[in-house]
Amino acid sequence: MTRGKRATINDIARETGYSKSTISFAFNNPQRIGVDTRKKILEVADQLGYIPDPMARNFSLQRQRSIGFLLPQKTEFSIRNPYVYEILVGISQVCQDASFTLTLIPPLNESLSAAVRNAPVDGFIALGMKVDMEIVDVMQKRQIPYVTIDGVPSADMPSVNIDDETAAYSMMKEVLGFGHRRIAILSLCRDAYYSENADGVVSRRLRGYSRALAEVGMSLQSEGIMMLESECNIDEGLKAADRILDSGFCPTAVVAMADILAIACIRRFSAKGIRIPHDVSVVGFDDIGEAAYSNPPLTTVSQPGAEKGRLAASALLGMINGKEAENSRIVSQFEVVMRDSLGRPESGK
Amino acid sequence: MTRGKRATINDIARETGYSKSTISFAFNNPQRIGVDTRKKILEVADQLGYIPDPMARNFSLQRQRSIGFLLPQKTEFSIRNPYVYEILVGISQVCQDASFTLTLIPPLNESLSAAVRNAPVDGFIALGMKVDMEIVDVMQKRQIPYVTIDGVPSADMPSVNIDDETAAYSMMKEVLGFGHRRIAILSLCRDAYYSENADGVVSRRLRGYSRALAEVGMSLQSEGIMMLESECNIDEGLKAADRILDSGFCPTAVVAMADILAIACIRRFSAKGIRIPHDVSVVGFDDIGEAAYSNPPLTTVSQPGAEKGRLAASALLGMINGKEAENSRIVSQFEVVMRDSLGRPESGK
DNA sequence: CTGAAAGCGCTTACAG
DNA sequence: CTGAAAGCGCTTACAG
Repeated sequence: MTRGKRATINDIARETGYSKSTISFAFNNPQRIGVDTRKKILEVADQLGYIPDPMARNFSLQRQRSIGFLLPQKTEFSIRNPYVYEILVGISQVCQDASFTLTLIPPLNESLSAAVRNAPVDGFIALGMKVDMEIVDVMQKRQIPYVTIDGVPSADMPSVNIDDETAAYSMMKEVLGFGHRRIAILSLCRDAYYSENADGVVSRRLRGYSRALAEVGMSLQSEGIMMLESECNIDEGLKAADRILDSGFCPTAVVAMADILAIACIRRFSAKGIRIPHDVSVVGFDDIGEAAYSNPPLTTVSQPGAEKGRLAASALLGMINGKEAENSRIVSQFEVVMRDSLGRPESGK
Repeated sequence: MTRGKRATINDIARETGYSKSTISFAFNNPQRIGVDTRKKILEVADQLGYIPDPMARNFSLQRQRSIGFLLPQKTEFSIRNPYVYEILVGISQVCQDASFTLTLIPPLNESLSAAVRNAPVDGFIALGMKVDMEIVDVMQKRQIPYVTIDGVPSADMPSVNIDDETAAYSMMKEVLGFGHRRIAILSLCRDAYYSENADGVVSRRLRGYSRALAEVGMSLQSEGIMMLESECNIDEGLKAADRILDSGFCPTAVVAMADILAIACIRRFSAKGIRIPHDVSVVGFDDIGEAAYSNPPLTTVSQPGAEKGRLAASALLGMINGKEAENSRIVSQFEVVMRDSLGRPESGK
């Protein structure tokens, strides 16, 4: 319609005869000016279709009221992962309560660091280990607060984590307790979670597995163990399942680091007539919504994605509001959830 | 670390002896200045930890490189709906390719229109009918482009839709074709999709159902029809299923306007020992990912959420880049997908 | 209660 | 190749 220029505060000032200050107060500080003044200003503003420009306002106020969620992969892959999605839900809840907006930031032309340079937000939440030195450097230069989920905590970088090592240890212990000794470990692609410091989620979980294996005289290098990695999405999970099948390794149990990978295995195995857990057990990690409804229901480690999102977002908002980074290690609780996809290996097999 | 003030372009200018213009060019227009000049500038910038402030830059450039996705409900409910989620994926793909960021905008303190006033974005994509006159008014005042998905298209407001009426007609026709004559129609809550103009998605689908019923001499008011509404999430779906069960109406088929509602019915019914489709058939709408994996697999109408998101985002980006709103009616194709949750009613029943 | 002025940190014609 | 200056549209001490 009104294809002219937008009305600005100057137009309203000129039109009403009041100063810009007064116009501004009419919108942001009504009690500072006369009732009639305000009324007249709002009238004219309405006539001219004036709305204070949010960009100008934010710039002047030196804030955006938006927090950026750095996605580890292209958006589609990231949010198709139900665990990431849970985190997103948690973050969004906190944002909403704080009247903050949530900006999804995928790697821009493959570079997350370019995205971090340019994103107009007040703070970042990063997922996983993609937070390499370059990105941290950019965030520091911008002097913008940030929090990591599933990252490696450090003084500058608060992180929300579960105790991954113990969680992995507990899960593996269950698996071994059921008598399994030929186990395929389906790990996460280093791509998404790799850390130079070598202490990312993957490493920590591997340590946990290792510890449990040691208790029965095995190690990650034992012949009874097959190790493989996969990107964290259904399609790659199906391929990984094929890789297991084709390897001839014939594990009695598959221990996956993500439910979607575990579920992909279950689907693929079932399609081939392999019965779960009769022929092979499968356990996951995360306890995504589908885990309880897969067939059979998935035994897994439950970690509270939404809660982790909420914790990270709250910590970040605190920092944005000037509170010093509280403790840099924020810990959520995990829980091993026994369902039906883990059973005893067939003795006769 | 460097807890001082951030370095600004002025600091670099002072430090290097060059003007702000030159500093700016060093970052945005390298070829306009001397190689050595640039080198020196970048050096100093690096020393001082200077990064051009994105907010200031965007403000000056009068753009944000972000598009806003207006969520119909609180973020958590919205994105927990797999259909919305598909749309989100589609939008995000286009954003990513265009190096745009995606801002999730839930109703701010219950008011979407306040959110629309304040969101620092270059354009909006709105989902469903929440786009009432007030919101449209705000967007027009801001002179910011917008596109609707599942909305009511108009000259000012391009909309991406499937032909909901025909889709609903086709689905109902199948149901009737199987011989069903006692049917519960599980409709969407007007809350999320209601339009003053009374021509939102719900109305259009009801017209379609109505047309199919007329062909067998029935109408939405027939005794064979039970109508009920539900908010579009799993929990409400379970409650709706209970309402059907408790009503004593005993339909032979449930026709739901969303897969999550249909799936909730299936779950609840199954839990009560009701066999599907043997005792009651259930059909959905949307064809979300889980539809194919529910037990039994869900007969539904497939509509391409991701594609709709992509179409909307592309149209919006076009408008942001100054192209006139192309045609305001963008149509996606639907498809009735026959799986196993629809069968013949038990004749003896 | 109201206004003049400085400031937020960039970009970009325009002139040299 | 470089700089002075205007501009993007607000907010907010400060003074009256």
